[in-house]
Amino acid sequence: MTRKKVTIYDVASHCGVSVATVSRIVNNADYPVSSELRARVQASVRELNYKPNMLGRYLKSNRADEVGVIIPNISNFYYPDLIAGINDSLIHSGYNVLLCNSYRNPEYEKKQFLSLLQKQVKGIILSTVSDDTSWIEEVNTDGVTVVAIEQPLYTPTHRVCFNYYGGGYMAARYLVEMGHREIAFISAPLTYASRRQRLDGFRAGLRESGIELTQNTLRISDFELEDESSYEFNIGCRLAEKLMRLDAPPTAIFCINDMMAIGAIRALQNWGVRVPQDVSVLGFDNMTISKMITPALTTIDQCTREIGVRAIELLQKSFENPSAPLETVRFKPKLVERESVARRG
Amino acid sequence: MTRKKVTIYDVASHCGVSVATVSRIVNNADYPVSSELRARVQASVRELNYKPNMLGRYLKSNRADEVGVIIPNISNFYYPDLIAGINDSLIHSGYNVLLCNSYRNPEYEKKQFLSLLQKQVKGIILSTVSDDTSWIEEVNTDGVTVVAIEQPLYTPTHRVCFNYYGGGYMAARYLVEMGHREIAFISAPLTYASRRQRLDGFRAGLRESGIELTQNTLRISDFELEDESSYEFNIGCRLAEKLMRLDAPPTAIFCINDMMAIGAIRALQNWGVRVPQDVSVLGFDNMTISKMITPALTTIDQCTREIGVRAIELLQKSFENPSAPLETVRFKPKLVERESVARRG
DNA sequence: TTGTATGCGTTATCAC
DNA sequence: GTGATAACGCATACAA
Repeated sequence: MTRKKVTIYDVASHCGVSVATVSRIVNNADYPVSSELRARVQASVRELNYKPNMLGRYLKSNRADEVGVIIPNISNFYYPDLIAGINDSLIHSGYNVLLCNSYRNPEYEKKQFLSLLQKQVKGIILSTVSDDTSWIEEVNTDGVTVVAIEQPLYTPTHRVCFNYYGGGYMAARYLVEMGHREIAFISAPLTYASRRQRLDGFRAGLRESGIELTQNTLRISDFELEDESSYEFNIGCRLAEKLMRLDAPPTAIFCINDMMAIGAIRALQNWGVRVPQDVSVLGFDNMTISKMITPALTTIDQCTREIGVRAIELLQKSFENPSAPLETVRFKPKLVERESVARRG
Repeated sequence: MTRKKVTIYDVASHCGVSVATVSRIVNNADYPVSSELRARVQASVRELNYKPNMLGRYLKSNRADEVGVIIPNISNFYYPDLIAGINDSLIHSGYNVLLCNSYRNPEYEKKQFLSLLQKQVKGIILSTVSDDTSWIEEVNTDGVTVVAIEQPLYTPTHRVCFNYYGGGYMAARYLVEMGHREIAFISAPLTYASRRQRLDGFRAGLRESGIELTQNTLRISDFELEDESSYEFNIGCRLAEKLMRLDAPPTAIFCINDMMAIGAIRALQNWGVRVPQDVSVLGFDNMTISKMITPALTTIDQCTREIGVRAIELLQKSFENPSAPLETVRFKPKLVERESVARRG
């Protein structure tokens, strides 16, 4: 049995009023309307099981209660935390999130962005993977608020970001203060500013103590980037292994992110070296899982979930006051000491 | 500068044709239209930077190119894998996914479902947390395909499911075959059928070898359920600890899911017992992370990502042929042997 | 091959 | 207070 979709006209004619009245009663709880009519209409709504078709409403108001979120890949362990922050902040707001993966493909990212625009979403949260987002300027984003996370965009937008440089710096200082001098840095290809900034900060922190990264201790994977957690885990394994093959292996390894750190720890343990007694491992992210492994990972907290929360806050503020000035909120790195880094000497 | 939104009328008048023609050229690559006109219209589209407003199209065709996905909570490590499967299958299809968390709240789940319907999504993938989904019957889901994953729904729908009972059974048989007799089962509250089925299967498998779960070895957490990975991790820790305090601790522990297994391993290691030499731990899920920890987790593979893939396949098949009969695809449990279970005696 | 006209389900502006 | 009716942007049946 195919039930026909019941529209506002059906309920109007069912109780002998105009659609205008029905619309008012359905939407405007406090529009002046005789209580007799209100009751009758509500009864009809109930009886016919009328549910407004949002597409009609959206078309009329030219705006959908949706926010688009474009991230590189949900398979990357980092992003579920972010999405959780976004979702949790959106609860009760009536907004839905349209989740898009860019798969680290700038072309695809642009396509998703345009598609979101065509769907008339009210806001877009974008973690871009492109170093040229100038195309955004040529696109008409009037009326939709975009907030950039992680990487900034070419066009000025709302923004919530993290001090990667400071995080890298903090990592270096911590390792040095823990007595380490033979320190390595391992990373996936430095294709994003946020990665380069981590390295820059790390280098600066090391230099303050007269330590330089060398060909031996600076290890950047040259594998093509596939964005799976497993990929990062694997290069973490591989790079740590290479380090252990050195004549004078480092006593501490800073990993560009937690996933790689987990890989490194795994390889180290396989190799028979104890973490942190023999070699210390420091991560970057503070993923949910990082505190659960053994040894629990010492890492730089990137406030992932919080970033999602604040992004939504910016969005909602901008919905309430579209002409408010652009804002950018910055998160500061925090060191989370756990078990994977030990004092040296 | 606020640019006015350019509609199909703008481009029509801009190049002096009717909107019908524009519409045809924009949508129907092979609609017969003079190449001269086609070129002119395409030029205008380009020049004016016209992007069709999907809301208009959707309203007209009464269907949005969106599929809703309702899951308990993206924070649960299990679901990102599922979502990844869904997203990856949807790439290039033009569909977007509307991601909804039910937060394990049946009321909220229903609300989300209804909201998705009102948005005229084309399909809904639902992992229900409710044991009474009879309300679906009273709702008009005509024209939208729903596929149930994990738990079945009251109403018959497409379905992709997993043999939890078989998984539990397989777990028991494996542990027994590995020489274990003192075997424990730890779990979060058995609030979902899928959990109860795991236990039932496990029990059956044990019984075949004359082993019974006792008050000591059957441990169900009585904590209120918060759906965070950390929560499951924590009760894994706690329950494993309790087991170790027994006069005769078990030699093997089957955990209702990997997250709890990771918690158990962590507690065991803290407690100074070696996994798997002293105590074996068997998980259930095969999350991405499970192979990365030390010891790598031996577990029952739940084909999480595959479930997402197949759900989308069902959806797309149903889009192509709406009158096709209801289908249900079943995944069989697979044992993934890694390092956390050792042979006994 | 192209254009005209209508309707998709709402909301909102005007009358009454 | 309530009711016609005109948009919203698009696709399409029907004419031409």
